[in-house]
Amino acid sequence: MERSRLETPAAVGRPRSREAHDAILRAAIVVIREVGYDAAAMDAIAARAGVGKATVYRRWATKEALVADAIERIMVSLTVPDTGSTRGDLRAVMRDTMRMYHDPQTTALLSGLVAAMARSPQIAKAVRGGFVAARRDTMRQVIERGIARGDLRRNTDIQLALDLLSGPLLVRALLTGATIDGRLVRGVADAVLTAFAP
Amino acid sequence: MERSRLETPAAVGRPRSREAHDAILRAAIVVIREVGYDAAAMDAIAARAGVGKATVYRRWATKEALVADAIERIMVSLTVPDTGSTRGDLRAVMRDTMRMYHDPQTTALLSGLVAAMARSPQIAKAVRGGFVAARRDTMRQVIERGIARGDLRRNTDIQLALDLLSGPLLVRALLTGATIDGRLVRGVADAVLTAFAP
DNA sequence: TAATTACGAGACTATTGCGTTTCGTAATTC
DNA sequence: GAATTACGAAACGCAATAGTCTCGTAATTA
Repeated sequence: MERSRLETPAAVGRPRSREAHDAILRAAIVVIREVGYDAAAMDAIAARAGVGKATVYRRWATKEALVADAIERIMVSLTVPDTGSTRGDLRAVMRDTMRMYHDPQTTALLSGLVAAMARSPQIAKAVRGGFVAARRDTMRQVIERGIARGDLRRNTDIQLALDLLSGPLLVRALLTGATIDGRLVRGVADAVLTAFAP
Repeated sequence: MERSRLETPAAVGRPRSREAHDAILRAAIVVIREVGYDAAAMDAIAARAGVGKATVYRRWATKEALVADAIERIMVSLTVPDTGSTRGDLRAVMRDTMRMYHDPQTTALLSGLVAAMARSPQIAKAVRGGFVAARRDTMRQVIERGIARGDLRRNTDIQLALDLLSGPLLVRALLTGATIDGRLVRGVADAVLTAFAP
């Protein structure tokens, strides 16, 4: 099978370079962040990684496959805040998200990925399993702790709460272009606290 | 000036066809909805409109300009609901939005436009001035009436309320892929009502 | 040391799509 | 009716880019 040839190099001959493998994935992320998904050219990725294109295509059959692999590695380091209060925790995690959106590259990355997701199930799966899941898990922990503390209703619709928290920032970043500032962060966190108060 | 030549045809000679003009704009919208912004080819738009490409480029210098013009015409007909209660109005306007997202073409359109907006200020301006503004105006009227009725706080942050209403649906449509159903619509409307209760 | 596979570099092929130009024809003004 | 401009159709030039292939060289196994 073609697939296994790509994934399992033969035992004989020069072994594949792990350095090249990692460099390609890193380069893919860098280039995508710089110019977006569509404009990220395989030539540019290979050049940035310091490898030939053949070395790239020996590992990934298509750009789609490479990008899907690379995206799963964009794991923004996330820490679950512990400020002592649910309000403080919620605000802290939202400030974290705010900082993410303040990086223009991240916003450009996101808008490109959204379009790519609509066309490619493979990309969609990678993005959802990658940093979308990571961010939501962090927020979920904060909410569940809030429920345990008694600051949020026991029957809180967690999915809904997560969407209420992340939605407004996404709207501003992708659609309206309005500023994402401390006022918004506080407003969103407080609105969720009020809406799901016991 | 080149610009004025494009916009103001000369008084002498065969006049420009208004039918062609309108057909091109309509075709642009159809094609963009079908295949997305990036994949919408000028050849396809001209063919769909039944005109030659020269006829298109006589009116718009670039694809960007044409699309910007066309997008402003995508004015989904919106009616401000009047159910008698603020809760009913909010739910009605959200159901309206839900129906929009249930059209796969609209979701595809939106994801493509989001990416295009990030690259082109002209497109961004058109989208924001077009259906983003239309939808938000409708929701704003519902909220302002809710304030007048005394169902919402007098000092309600209207921008924030609008983002809380539209955000969750956008998150699901573009990022998580979760279903957008009546439960979500009710949850969002009720959450905003609770969060901004007097 | 022979066979095998990977390496970086880059030429090459094929496709796509924007925007221009050319063609013969149609509509309008002077 | 002469001049001018627009029309639809289609060919064309040009740039970008995905993916393949070739080259001489390097690293590994048997």
